[in-house]
Amino acid sequence: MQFLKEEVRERIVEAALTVFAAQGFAGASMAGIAAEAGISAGNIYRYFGTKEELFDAAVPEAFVQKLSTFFTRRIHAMAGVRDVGDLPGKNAYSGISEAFVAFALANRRRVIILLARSEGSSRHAFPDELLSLLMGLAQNYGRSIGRDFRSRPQRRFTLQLIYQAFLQAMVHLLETYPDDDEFRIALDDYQHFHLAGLKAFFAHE
Amino acid sequence: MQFLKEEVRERIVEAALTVFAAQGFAGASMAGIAAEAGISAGNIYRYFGTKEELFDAAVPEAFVQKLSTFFTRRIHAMAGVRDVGDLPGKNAYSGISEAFVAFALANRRRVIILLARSEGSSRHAFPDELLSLLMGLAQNYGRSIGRDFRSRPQRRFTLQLIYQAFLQAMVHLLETYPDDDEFRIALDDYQHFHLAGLKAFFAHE
Amino acid sequence: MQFLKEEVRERIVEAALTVFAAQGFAGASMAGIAAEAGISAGNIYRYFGTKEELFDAAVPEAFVQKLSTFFTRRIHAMAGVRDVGDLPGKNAYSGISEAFVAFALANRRRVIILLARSEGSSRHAFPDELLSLLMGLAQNYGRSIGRDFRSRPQRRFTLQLIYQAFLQAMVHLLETYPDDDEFRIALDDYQHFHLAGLKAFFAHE
Amino acid sequence: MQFLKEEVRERIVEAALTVFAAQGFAGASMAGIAAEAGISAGNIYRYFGTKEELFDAAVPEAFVQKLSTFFTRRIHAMAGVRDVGDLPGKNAYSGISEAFVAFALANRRRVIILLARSEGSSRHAFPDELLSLLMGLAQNYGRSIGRDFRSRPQRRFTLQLIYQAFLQAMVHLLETYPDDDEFRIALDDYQHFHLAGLKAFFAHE
DNA sequence: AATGAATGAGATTTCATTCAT
DNA sequence: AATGAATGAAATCTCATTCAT
Repeated sequence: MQFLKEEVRERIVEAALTVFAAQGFAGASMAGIAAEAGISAGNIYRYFGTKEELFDAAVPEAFVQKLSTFFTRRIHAMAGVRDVGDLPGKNAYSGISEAFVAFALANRRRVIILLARSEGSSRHAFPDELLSLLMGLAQNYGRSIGRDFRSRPQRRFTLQLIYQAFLQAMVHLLETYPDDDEFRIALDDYQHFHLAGLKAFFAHE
Repeated sequence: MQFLKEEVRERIVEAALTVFAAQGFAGASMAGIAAEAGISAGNIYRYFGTKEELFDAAVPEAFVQKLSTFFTRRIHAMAGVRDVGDLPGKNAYSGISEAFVAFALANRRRVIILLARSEGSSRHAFPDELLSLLMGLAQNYGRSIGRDFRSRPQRRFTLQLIYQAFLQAMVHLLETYPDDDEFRIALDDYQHFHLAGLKAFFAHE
Repeated sequence: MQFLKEEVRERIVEAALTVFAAQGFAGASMAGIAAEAGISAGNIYRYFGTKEELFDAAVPEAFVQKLSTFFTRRIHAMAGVRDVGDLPGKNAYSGISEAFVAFALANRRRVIILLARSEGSSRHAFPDELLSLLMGLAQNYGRSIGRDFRSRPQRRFTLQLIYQAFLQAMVHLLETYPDDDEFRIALDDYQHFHLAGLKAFFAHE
Repeated sequence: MQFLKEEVRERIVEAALTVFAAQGFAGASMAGIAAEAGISAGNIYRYFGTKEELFDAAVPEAFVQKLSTFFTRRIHAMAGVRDVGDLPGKNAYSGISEAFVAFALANRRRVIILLARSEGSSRHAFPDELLSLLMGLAQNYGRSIGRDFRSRPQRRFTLQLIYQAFLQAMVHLLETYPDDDEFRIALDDYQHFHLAGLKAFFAHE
């Protein structure tokens, strides 16, 4: 065969996802990833020039975009909900949310890595960037219901903390519940807290 | 160049707190800490035998104990509140809380390190241990208001996520607001969310 | 550059034996051993996890045991000889002794290291332990010919010096005579002195 | 005071002797010597430019010469003794020997250092050089009693081993018996062995 | 294509030596 | 004269990356 075997590349990426999710980018060693993939460390470099490049292949730009999009959609959807306290229920919001959950479950390790294990990698700023994005949207939503945070950075930051908490909850839930259904139930439970808090946040002042 | 041993020792501890808080224990290098302190790496060893020892000097056992105590008191205080939704207000809870906040503000970097940057150090288990402690107390509180989670690990886990979120919020707030008053206001704002969510959590089922 | 892992491993062990025998365990540097082996210092760690581990591979437990056994056998054999002054000759003693000599010649550097260059290593106590062992046996022999040193620490110490001298003589002979036959002749010559002195020692008082 | 205090210099030398004798030249640290002397490490450098220089001051050329001389005299004296087996007794040999013993007792640590702890220092070759010297003399003595070793390097080497053993015995005895009288008695006991062996050595062939 | 041996930079730590006071 | 703080080189060990086969 003259060409790099796609299957090996895939094995490496799989191994990288597992090891990065478990130990973080900085904590992972190329030897450890190679062992997980069942190949030699040197061989990884046939497929990926550097550890960074491997990371970018394991968590590609496209995925990063998609995850951002899903999160922002989730917020957008919120804009169509009159009262966050209604949630969760069988409305547009939940529908989108389900798609989002399905996406996260289909990409457990990538989500974990991006949200909590990217230190040292090219995506180390992702959680912060995602939050900024979410803040921008939340602000719009806020305005739409008569809450303008533009001149109140502090309330914006609180909102950021709330979402940050949500992201971390996602990570811990993904790590704790290997079973998809159990994950959904547990996420619902956390959302109950999250949305009740959020309602209070928006009700405030 | 420097002659006051205590002053240099203090400079090293200061530098260590800064670098550990910024890069984590594992991510920090003795050379980096030395540079931050304006001395040579070797010189650190005249003051602290190992990186671990430096960490323990920067974040001493007594401090760890005190932080645990403050957190648990905070929860205990909650037990005296009939309805978590009342909070925060001018009651016993707030009083204790203020002492806790003052303590955290006086030890910003130490709190940050313990709650979020201790990987690789002797205190790497602190966040988990603190959470366990908090879970135990929260469970007691739950029982006192007729909510027994002993046979419901999933709800217990949700509660853990809620407290984990609170700890992370503390960290982010400390990192974001160098001004003490702004920190207090922002923390209050987050607590509004936290306690409203908590009330809903306990009301549930 | 090198591809036969076993061969390189062997080269490293060889280099370690040479450098340890020449400079002692503590005095040897991994860089020095690497240079002797013609590789980089870091590469040694692909084969041996620590300097200690390299030492243990170069001078394995089994070898240590065997050397102890040979020495004690030698002494035991002496017990079967009526008069140490008869030696050396064509008797059981010489036979055992020859096996012992052959063993030492086949393991020159290892014997040198164990008897005189082990400071800082896991075997640093070997010479003392071996001497204790020899003292125990020599004391038994002494009693068998009516000489009890149990209550005479000073004579026991003299005996220890005698055996210590024998061990050092072994080391110096191994270092001086690369030719096996010459070594044997020289050792015989030293033994002539040793046994004559020993005979006088036991005859005394 | 404008001049370096002789007393401090003396304290440093004393400390150096103690530490070198206990840990060897290479194993000793300047900080350890300073601690033993009750001064600061830096201050040593007011008196001695380097560790080497301190060693040379603690074990001066003159002392090295003197020790060599004593040893060679001891051998010369042997030349006046018809039969080494006569020894030890009240003859010329013993007389000299007593002066030698007194000298060694008056310079315990220096003797120990030169004979067994000089590795890494400028005198690391002293034991070998001393032995060479002794061999030269022993050869002369040998010729005087009809034993010519000039063409028999191997016998010369055996003789070297015998003296090497004697030197090591001196060291061990000095380390073991802090009491001068006990040292003398123990040395006599060893000499009994030594001389009996030596007699046999010379009788041989 | 793959191996895995090899390198070299960097991390922690020690210690002889220098230097500011 | 003395202190002891400070430096810097060297040692052990790790690991991303390169290279010979």
